[in-house]
Amino acid sequence: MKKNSKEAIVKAAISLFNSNGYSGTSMRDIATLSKVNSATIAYHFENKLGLLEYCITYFFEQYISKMEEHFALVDYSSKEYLKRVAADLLHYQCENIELTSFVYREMSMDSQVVREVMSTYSLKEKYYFQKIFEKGFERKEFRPHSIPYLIIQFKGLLMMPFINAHYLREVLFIFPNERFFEQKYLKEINGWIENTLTLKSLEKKEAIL
Amino acid sequence: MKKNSKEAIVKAAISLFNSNGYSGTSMRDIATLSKVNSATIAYHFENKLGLLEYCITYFFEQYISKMEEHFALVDYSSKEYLKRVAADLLHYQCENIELTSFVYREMSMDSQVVREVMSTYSLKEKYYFQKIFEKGFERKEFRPHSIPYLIIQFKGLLMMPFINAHYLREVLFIFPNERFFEQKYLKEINGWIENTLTLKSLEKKEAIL
Amino acid sequence: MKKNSKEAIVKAAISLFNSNGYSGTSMRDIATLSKVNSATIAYHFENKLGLLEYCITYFFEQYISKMEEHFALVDYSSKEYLKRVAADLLHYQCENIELTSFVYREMSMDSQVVREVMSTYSLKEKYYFQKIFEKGFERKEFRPHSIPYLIIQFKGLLMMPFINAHYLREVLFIFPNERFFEQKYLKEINGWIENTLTLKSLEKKEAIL
Amino acid sequence: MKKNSKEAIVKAAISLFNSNGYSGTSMRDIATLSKVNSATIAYHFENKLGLLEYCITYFFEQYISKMEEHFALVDYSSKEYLKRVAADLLHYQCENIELTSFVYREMSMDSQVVREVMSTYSLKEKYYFQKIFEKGFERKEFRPHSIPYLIIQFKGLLMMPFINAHYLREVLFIFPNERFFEQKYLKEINGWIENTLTLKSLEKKEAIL
DNA sequence: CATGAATGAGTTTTCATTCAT
DNA sequence: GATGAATGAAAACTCATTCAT
Repeated sequence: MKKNSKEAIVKAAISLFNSNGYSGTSMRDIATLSKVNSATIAYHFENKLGLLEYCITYFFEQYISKMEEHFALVDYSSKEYLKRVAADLLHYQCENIELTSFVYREMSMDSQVVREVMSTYSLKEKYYFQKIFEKGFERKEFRPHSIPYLIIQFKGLLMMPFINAHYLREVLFIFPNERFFEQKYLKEINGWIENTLTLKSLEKKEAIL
Repeated sequence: MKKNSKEAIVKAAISLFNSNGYSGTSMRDIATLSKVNSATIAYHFENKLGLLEYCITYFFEQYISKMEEHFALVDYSSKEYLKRVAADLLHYQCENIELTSFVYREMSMDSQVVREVMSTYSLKEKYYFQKIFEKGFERKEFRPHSIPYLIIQFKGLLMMPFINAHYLREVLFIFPNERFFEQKYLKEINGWIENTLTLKSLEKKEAIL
Repeated sequence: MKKNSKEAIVKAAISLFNSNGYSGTSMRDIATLSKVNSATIAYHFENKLGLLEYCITYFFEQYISKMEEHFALVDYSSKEYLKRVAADLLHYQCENIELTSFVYREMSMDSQVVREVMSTYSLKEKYYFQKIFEKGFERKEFRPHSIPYLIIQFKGLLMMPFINAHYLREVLFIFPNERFFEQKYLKEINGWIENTLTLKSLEKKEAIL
Repeated sequence: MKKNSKEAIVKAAISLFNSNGYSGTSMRDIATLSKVNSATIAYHFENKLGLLEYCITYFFEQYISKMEEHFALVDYSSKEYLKRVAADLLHYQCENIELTSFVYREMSMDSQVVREVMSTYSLKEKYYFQKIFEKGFERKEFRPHSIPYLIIQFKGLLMMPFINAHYLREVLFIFPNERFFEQKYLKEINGWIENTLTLKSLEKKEAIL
């Protein structure tokens, strides 16, 4: 009878998982919002966990592809590549705020299943970061620093607005869904890359000596 | 009959809320872990939401007190006060990883009740930040910048390790509960304060001219 | 799997509500008696109150239809119409003693929901009574009297045996479920109509003068 | 600390039992309304059923005493005695609407305990009614009729306004708690005694013949 | 005389899932 | 490809009661 019921279910699920969390969302809620019988969800995704896995996989597939897309750039300039990655990921996240927001939240929970799905992507992501930073150190583009702590800072910048979307909106009056935010926030990230990460020419000379 | 049952309940609740989220934790789980009858939880906290509110209030009460404690310092030096606040909050959060972690996560959910409790504290916190930065700008301690975006960056730094505790541990092999982490991460934050936030003497001269 | 589970639930509910009252009956009791899983009750009636509403609506729907059925008669003779209504209602109530009994009892409680359902029917019923009595007064069939107080008396006669079913059985040894009772009690009601309500021919003449 | 806590409990219980029924009222409700700790109720009445028994006994003790008080009158005139009883009982019930209302309702339930308490009083009451009517028949005061059916009618008249207090108020706009109602309704009952019950002088002569 | 703390048993309700259609 | 009916299990919550104080 209904077309695209699968799509409707995923859309509803993302919205509700974002609002109420995975555990806080019932199959009935999703069925109601997507105007589908709850048995239909089981038909498409086997069970609730299947639907969650589908959403998370969907998110990370695209996330990782953004990192892979211009990886060749790393051989030319780590800084340029990192800026490109930042822009692409930020854009993707802004266009998928709800999905981004709920995936980042769900990642922090003790759910074995979710973390298993993620671990592959996390390791891939870590590999790319390591390459970026290592090459950046070699080429004296980046100021030497502990890689894990750089990852924390960089990922922190990228995640913050989506984890705290409510806080941004209600306390700081910053709206991550607006076009303007993406532009402005990208400048902040680039600022971090330029000032905190990049070795200044003066320092560079010193470092060489 | 039993003593300190209220305390035991809160302790168990924090641990379970952190592991499985609020919705993912059942009263029975809490009752079992705290070795209390589940009716006792209702007796002390009215209902599940009451227990959540209690935990969140407890967290923010102490959080805000760390900001208020040395507020007088702001008249002397914004930078010193901010460093002091960073150290105190980081320490408090490291000593209460589970509570911190789950409160930050729950804040991002659409629960009206939780957000109502928080809003008071968020506004207070925002007030302190505003004072710090405004005075810092006046005194040319800080490089001029949009306050809300500075708040995002600073809070982002403070929250990151606790929101992504799993990621730190399993992917980056960084353990936020260890003494060493607190010291090292404080240096990172201070680095941000010194490099990103602080106006360099050279710039300062230029700014004066 | 099972058929007619809805019907079985209603039957069980009526019996148990009558015996133990609405509050005194648990969903489990109903589920057990109707040999249905208690979730099935929720499926059909949403919740316990929904089941109560269904029963009450069911009762009044039929009750009112008895009053409406021969309403045309009122243009010919109020007395004949009233006797007809009395006979039909008494018969209906005798055939549905448990339902009648518990609905009359539950009506007297402060449950907002129940009273909302009833109010529509009560107003309809009042309208019919008013018509009966007004026309009866006009035609000098009935001795003039306060209509509300006549309604109390008539409804009192109709309700008494069902509200006090236990008392009738155990103290007076009158059994409202037996065929004989219906016949005998109808005579009592008709007696009231003839003697208390009807204007005697002697009085009628006086009234005309 | 508190004085009259027992009295306060009974008052609260009567009000709540009337509004929500015995089963629909919780000890906590009573404790809250009477501003007493719920353990205090247990202290005074042992348990919830004890409190119910106390209320019912209290009602019937006084009810029966109204019938006994002027019993000597029956030797002089059944009609006068019945009128006196009607007046006294109606007055008592009007002054104790809530108690009357809830006792009559609770009587109709299958609670073994309640019915045991009542049975003694019911039998006493029946004995008085029997005497009244028998003597009335003997003396040709009353038109011969089945005693049980007369009891139904008389008790029906007395109970109706209290069982259907809501209906009277909301549909008929008759307020059983007002002084006026008692007077007016007593006339209705006396009307029944005079017209339905009493043998008219004309009939009397015929009966003698 | 009265109560705060605590509880075991029970309540209604919700949930994800199943299965015949 | 989709669903209405049904359910077992578990959830949150309520209740009357107990007992040390």
